[in-house]
Order: sequence, then C-alpha cells, then structure tokens
Amino acid sequence: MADPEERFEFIIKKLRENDHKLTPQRLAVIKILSQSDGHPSVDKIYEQLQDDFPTMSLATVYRNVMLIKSLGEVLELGFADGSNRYDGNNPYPHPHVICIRCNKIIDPDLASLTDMAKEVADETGFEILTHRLDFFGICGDCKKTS
Amino acid sequence: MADPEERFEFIIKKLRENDHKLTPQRLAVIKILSQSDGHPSVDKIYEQLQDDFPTMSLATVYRNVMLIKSLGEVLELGFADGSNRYDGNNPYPHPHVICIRCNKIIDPDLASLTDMAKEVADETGFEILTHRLDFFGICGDCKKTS
DNA sequence: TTTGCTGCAAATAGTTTGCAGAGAC
DNA sequence: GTCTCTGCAAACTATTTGCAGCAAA
Repeated sequence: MADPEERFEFIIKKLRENDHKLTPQRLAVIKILSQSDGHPSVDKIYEQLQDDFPTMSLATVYRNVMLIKSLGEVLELGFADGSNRYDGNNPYPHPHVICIRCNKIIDPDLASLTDMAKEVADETGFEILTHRLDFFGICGDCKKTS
Repeated sequence: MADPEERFEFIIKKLRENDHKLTPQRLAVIKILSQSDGHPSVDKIYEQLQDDFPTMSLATVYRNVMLIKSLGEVLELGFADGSNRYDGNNPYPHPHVICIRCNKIIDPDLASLTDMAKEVADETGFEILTHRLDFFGICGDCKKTS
C-alpha cells in the first residue's frame, strides 16, 4: 500500500498541473480516495463527508471522483449489480479480494500477471492494455460470524 | 468452447427439473445464451429476437436471463459503465479478453488460476469461492482499422 | 476579475416490478 | 384447470446534467 499522505500530495500536484481548482470539498474527497480504506463507494465517501460538509451534494462527489479518474489516479471497480468502488491509493491494475458477505475489499500481494498478459497477447492477437483480477469469497471475520 | 447444442439441452433439462415452464420466448433466450456468441448484452439478445418475436418485451429477456443465472448456468460480466454481458456457454469463472474499441469478448485458453486462488486464500485468510479475470485491449481487427 | 466549482433539482438509462391476460402443462 | 409467464407501463436507483450563484486563483 502506498503512503496515503504521499498519494494525497501527488494527486494535488497533478490537479494543479492541469489547472484545476482546489476546493475544500475536492480536497476532502481526495483525502478519502488517497487512502481508499476498504475501497469506498461514492455513497460511502459522501457519508463520510456529511459531518464536515453537511451541505455537500452527491453530485459533487461524483464529479470529483470522475475528475480524479480522468487523470488516471483512481481505479474504478464496477460490479455486476451496478455498484462501483474506488481505489485511489493504488490506481494501477492489481488483484482484489472481495468478501461477498461484508463487501470488504483488500489488496493481496500476488506475483504479477505480466507473464499471463503476454501469453494472452500472443494467443489472441490483442494488444493488451490493462486487466482486472478479482477473487470473491468469505473473509476471516465473516467466517467466524456464521 | 462447449457444444452449444449440448448446453442448450442441459439448461432445458435443468429448467424442467426445477419445474419451470418452457415458453417459446424462454427457449429462444436460452438458444442465444447457450452459444453466447461474442457474449451478448441483454439488449443484444433482445434485438436478435425482434424478428422472431416482434412483441417480446425487454423485461422478458431480463427475467429469463436472471432465471438462468439463478440456476448457475450463465456467467454475468458487469462492467464499470454499468453494462452487463452474459456467457451461457461457459458459466464457470474463466478469463475474458475484451476489445475496448468494438467490445468484442473472447475466451482465451489459459493455464488455470487454481494455484493463484490457493495463494490468495493462504495469504488473506479468505475462503475463495470464485474469481474473475479480464484483459482489456485492442483486437487484431481494430488494430488494422486505426 | 475570471473561470471553474458547487448545490439543487430535474433528466437520463438500465433494470425491476405490479398487474391482468395468455399460455404451458 | 392451475399456476407460471408475458407484455405493458410505471417504478426504481445510480449517475449525469443544466443552471444560477459562489469561490479559488
């Protein structure tokens, strides 16, 4: 996991470079994305900000998450049920492990998929640009509680 | 790739066993799912059936796809933009290769991920139940046309 | 001062649901 | 004849957009 503080500063820098303004709301969203604790949904980010910004709207969260995504600094994880979760701590493709009970998402340490990507490219004639690998199961905590 | 004919018969059998009726619309949806050519979306399935069933509604396609999914006989591939694609030919987790230009989806032959799943289970304490691996890139056809 | 950002509310798109009639068995 | 399935239209939910005022630089 990258240092959240560094990620925060890095994204801010990138915003400045691209002439985007730094509003308190935007900074708050980036703060949460840069640690991406549990890989929050837009709604979770919104809830977390209710205390500090009671008048903030969901649309603002969406707009800021999309802005950071357009800069390539957040990884979007869309699921079949239509839900989306975000990882701004590590925006590059990497495996996720997802608990189907509590929806926790964690990042395992895994040997890279570079070899596999090459194998796929050779076999299919595709130019592979990115990938996504998710494992679904039940986490240790949820196994105890069942 | 499994024989579409066999897949069709197999799904029909499973429906009978679970006391579901076999309507013409349902059979037509299953026909398409059992070959899953290009891994169709609900909308694509609907379009393909317009000639044979002009009065058929989208809701019916949704209901039937969901029914087959509930029997575990179709794999649902949800994407970040909210779109869903379906594979009823091979409903078990397997890698996909997706063209980001033409949205073609194909199944590569790849060494299994069983080893990796075990590695993840050992490291995270999760009980891994399923997984999903997608590679995104540009297919041979689209590379020519650009 | 300029320009982009925010909050609000309305619009949109994909999917689901209630209901009455049709059709499988 | 029974009970599920279908078509239709309305409902729903997550996300996006238009607009007027606000605030960062």
